[in-house]
Amino acid sequence: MNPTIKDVARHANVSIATVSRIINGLPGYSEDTKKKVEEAIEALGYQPNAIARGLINKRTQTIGVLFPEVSGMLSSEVLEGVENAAHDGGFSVIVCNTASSGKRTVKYLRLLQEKRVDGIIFASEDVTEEYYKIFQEMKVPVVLVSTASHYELPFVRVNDFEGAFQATEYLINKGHKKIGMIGGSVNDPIAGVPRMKGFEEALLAHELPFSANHITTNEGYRFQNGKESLPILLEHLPEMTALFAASDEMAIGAMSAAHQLGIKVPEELSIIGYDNLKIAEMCYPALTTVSQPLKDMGQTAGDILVKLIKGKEKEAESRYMPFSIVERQSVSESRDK
Amino acid sequence: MNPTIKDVARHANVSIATVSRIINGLPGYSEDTKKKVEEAIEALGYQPNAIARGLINKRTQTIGVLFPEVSGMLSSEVLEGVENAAHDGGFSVIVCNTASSGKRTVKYLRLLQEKRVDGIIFASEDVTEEYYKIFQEMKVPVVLVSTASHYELPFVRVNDFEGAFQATEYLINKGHKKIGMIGGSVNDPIAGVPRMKGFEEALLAHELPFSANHITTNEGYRFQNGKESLPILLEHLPEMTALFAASDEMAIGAMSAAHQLGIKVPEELSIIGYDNLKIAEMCYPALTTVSQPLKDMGQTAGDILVKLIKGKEKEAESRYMPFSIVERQSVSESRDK
DNA sequence: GCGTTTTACGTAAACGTTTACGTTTTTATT
DNA sequence: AATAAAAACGTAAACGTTTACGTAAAACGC
Repeated sequence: MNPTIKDVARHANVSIATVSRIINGLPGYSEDTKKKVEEAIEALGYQPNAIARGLINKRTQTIGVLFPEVSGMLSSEVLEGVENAAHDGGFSVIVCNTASSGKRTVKYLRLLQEKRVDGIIFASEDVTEEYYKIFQEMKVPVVLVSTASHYELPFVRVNDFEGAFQATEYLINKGHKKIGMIGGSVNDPIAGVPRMKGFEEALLAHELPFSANHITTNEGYRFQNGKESLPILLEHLPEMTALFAASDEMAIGAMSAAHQLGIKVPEELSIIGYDNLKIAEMCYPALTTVSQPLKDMGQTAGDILVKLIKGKEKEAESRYMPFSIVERQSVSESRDK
Repeated sequence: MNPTIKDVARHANVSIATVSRIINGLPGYSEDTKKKVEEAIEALGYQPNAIARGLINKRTQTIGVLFPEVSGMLSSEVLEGVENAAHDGGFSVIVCNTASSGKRTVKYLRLLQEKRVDGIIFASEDVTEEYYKIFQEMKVPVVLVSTASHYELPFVRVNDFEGAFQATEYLINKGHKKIGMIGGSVNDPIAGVPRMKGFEEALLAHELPFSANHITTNEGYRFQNGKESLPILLEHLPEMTALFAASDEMAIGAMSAAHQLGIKVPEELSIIGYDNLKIAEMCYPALTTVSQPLKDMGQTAGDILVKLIKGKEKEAESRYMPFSIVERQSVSESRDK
């Protein structure tokens, strides 16, 4: 099959140890033999076998990434960042689609354990006790992205409470007083609760009324959720002039519903989203939104993981990434300012 | 570190051969010892080492997937399909972002070779001679998705000529006579030329005029390309009432430009796209488009690859996937029908 | 109860590397 | 020129499996 280090050694009339040394840049050979060996490698088209290396080095130069869905626009941007960082650090990445299923997640973790990955990026939902135990068993570094947990695991994410707070404040500063929110799930400690809390606190901080009527909650964060939420919200809050959606997809869903209802955006209803996905600038009117640096987040998570694997850092530093509000065309000044 | 098969053997008072047989379901042991061994496995929390297995079996149960960009919505849907099929077949997938760079692609192929992946899914651009040579060196099955080549490699894709032809015909059947196209690159033998050719042939088949003025070509297939193309096209073809874009992103870019120019879609300008990305149904008006079954394509490509690896099929069957036109709100009947 | 087949194991080599250790050769030192 | 030190290289064990082969015990046939 493929030529091995043995073949190279024979071809160059040296021992396999010498070949190995040359390949790995270790000292212990003359320039002459180095040239000979390199020629042999060239001649045979030798490629080191990473599997054999992995076996003896106990390092596979591979990391695993777990996502609840790989085709989501959010995940895919994060993934691109992770892949980038990994590649730069000399690692390959195995993608795992947990499909938000606990069973699948566990199955994948076991698989990654068998494959002896050197580290894990976990972008799926909550870290359950079961997952955490497996992490410990595996004894490899783990970094969370867009997630957190009450366990001591490094994470990379934005401050969702702050993001939501500022988004809401942005609307308030535009003169809006009747503001609604399309929220996520009350069971979601990451994107759900903090964003709703941020919304609420911003209203309260500016002495605007707040009640449960101001928020619709949803199971997911998809287009359809947003589309279905708008009518409900309008029923509870007929005089609403502005809207904060906990995700861009929901914001755009709401925009779509508004179009159908003949409500003009932003003239009659201002909408601000959350995420800054690529679609945010593609829809009409272009969506004003809270920008999460998704690709950067993936990249940073990857970088941190690589450092941890290489043992450069002992303690893992968590990172809150900066967010910003990118102004486009879906928000306007309130008329009754 | 982790317990090995040796530890299990010792713990159960048998040889490692027996343990191996039990793990792999091979015959050659009594029920009694099986139970003993299974208890030992349980007690020690033993996990087989896939690296050691890979070394001796010359099978890593891993495939590599090469994409020109992983965060593109097209790629990510395909990826999801691939991952699904791979997982079902007992394989992990390593993602590689070639970033449309030949250097990077080659580097990745070498890496995958070192890691001894069992197969490759190639979704990047053209298969150059260099790539093809590496494929042959690697001696692993390769399947192309959304691409083709003049080499003998199995592919999974839709018939782009036909798709474009029917998209155009769809507009014609709606009564449109002045139809323009926002096309891709003339150097792109996949999504570029065939779609433009299909457009042209459809026009000709219905005895409508055609000239170079009817098409703007672009380097890429992105939103921005479409947005910039519309004004150019309108200049060449002022009476245009309908438009075929070679990608959804470009179609939506054109829609965005139309909004800005005060052109009503679909009343004054009908637009049909190509791909059926998720954004197609999120924009306003929702985009009528040629649907490529992206996830399915990924899945099928994955299935074929797995079969090839397992040696169930000798000859690789290429597959043209069915496309369809999904009607939404961006196309209307022509007024001057 | 004896030979024969079958079943249930164990032994050891192999997969392709890395690396500790030993050996030989070269260079430096006096 | 003899000795010491350094450089250049080889030998062999190890990583954790699978598997061909061998052997002992059990089951079978008569």
